[in-house]
Amino acid sequence: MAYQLLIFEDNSRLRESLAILLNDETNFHVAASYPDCDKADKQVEKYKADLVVMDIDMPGIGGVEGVKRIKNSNPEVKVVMHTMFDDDNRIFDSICAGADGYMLKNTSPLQLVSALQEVMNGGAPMSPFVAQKVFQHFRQAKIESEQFNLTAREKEVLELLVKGNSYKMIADKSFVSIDTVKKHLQNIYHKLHVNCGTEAVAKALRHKIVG
Amino acid sequence: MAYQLLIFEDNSRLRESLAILLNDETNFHVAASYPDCDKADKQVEKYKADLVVMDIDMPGIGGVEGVKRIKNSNPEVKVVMHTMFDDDNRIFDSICAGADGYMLKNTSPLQLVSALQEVMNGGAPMSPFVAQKVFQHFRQAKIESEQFNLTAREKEVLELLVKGNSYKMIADKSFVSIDTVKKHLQNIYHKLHVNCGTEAVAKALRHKIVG
DNA sequence: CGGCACCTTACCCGATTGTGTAATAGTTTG
DNA sequence: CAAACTATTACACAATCGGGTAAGGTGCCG
Repeated sequence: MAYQLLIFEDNSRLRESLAILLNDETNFHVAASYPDCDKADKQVEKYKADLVVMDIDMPGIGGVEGVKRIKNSNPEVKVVMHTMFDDDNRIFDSICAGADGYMLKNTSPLQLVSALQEVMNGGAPMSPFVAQKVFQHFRQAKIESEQFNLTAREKEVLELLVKGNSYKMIADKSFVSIDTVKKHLQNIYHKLHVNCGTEAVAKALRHKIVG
Repeated sequence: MAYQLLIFEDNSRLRESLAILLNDETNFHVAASYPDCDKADKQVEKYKADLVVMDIDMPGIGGVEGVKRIKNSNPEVKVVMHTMFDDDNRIFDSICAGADGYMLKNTSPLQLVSALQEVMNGGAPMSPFVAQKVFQHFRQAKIESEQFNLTAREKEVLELLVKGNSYKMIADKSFVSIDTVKKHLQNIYHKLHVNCGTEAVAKALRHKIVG
């Protein structure tokens, strides 16, 4: 039984090429294709689609919003982004919106087909460049985190602060006086270039200075 | 010119099979293979390796620590994890440690070779299951984030707090009195089950209630 | 040995934070 | 329409926070 497939792509030539190409595969049946995804959720339901190929830059609501809607009403439908955009925001927004794959448009037809196959087998296909971005995302923070030159003690205090402890609680848990804690935090705030505890916590978490 | 390849794998049969298999490829030359990675950084330098296949569970220092050392002394060397472990910690620790790919041992030889090829072309190959885990990691937080039932106004105030604003600054930017801000934050703290601003910021960031 | 960086404590003081209580008013929902 | 929820403001009070300033102790390195 072939998977029911929907295509959302505003470039009409590309849309038709994709439709023909993917229809040639015995595994897929292109149920319909549209130049925008304003009613994507309805259309997915109408054709009982198993799989969606989604462009990002389209008139009306964009592909990222489109994924959200589809996943909201039909979480089990697989959605693979297919776009020329390779910037971090588009990639991560799409993934967070619920996309199951992210293929750039420089992908060969053969690779696209195998990506669609992979997603139906529970995978999460992405173009090499996208995969690299994703890996970088995990690593990047760690690089900067060492530039603040926090001492071991300062990191310890900061960690306790992030966990929600008050100065007094930190003092108790660190077995030092509250004034010491105060001093440490004062130094920490200077090193992080922040003015208060909440800002320090935000910076510590964003830059992964603490877990 | 074939890439110089090193293999770290404690299972001697698998190690030898891999060596033979990969040596058959014209693109790769297995320079050496070892049952542990205690001196991985030295060995990488000795053979001027371009690429490393790394097991995780090995006697002595583990593969994750091995990647760290290699990347520390030779950041340009590509490292592909090759392991049977598919738990979140191992996967994310490896990636953060600097791994360029993560292939499970159920990968077919053909797929492994193409993964190694992909990594040399600047990609970040991973088994479908791993890719799925990675995608989930981006999404997971968003799921819970809606369970706190914060109102639009509360989210707005919380966002300003996370940015490091004081009560007074939030009041100004929201065009309300400081007492209103106080009240909103009080409600927010209750909804998040926290007792102070720092804790709220930590929770907001971890659960991605705010960007 | 003399700096240098780090950890430690103390005190003062103003500003901020967090809680409790109470009241008014608009909106949504049953 | 009434009830429930939300947004708003106000006041009082205790606790905490954050800055400034000063100073004693440790351990390391040239």
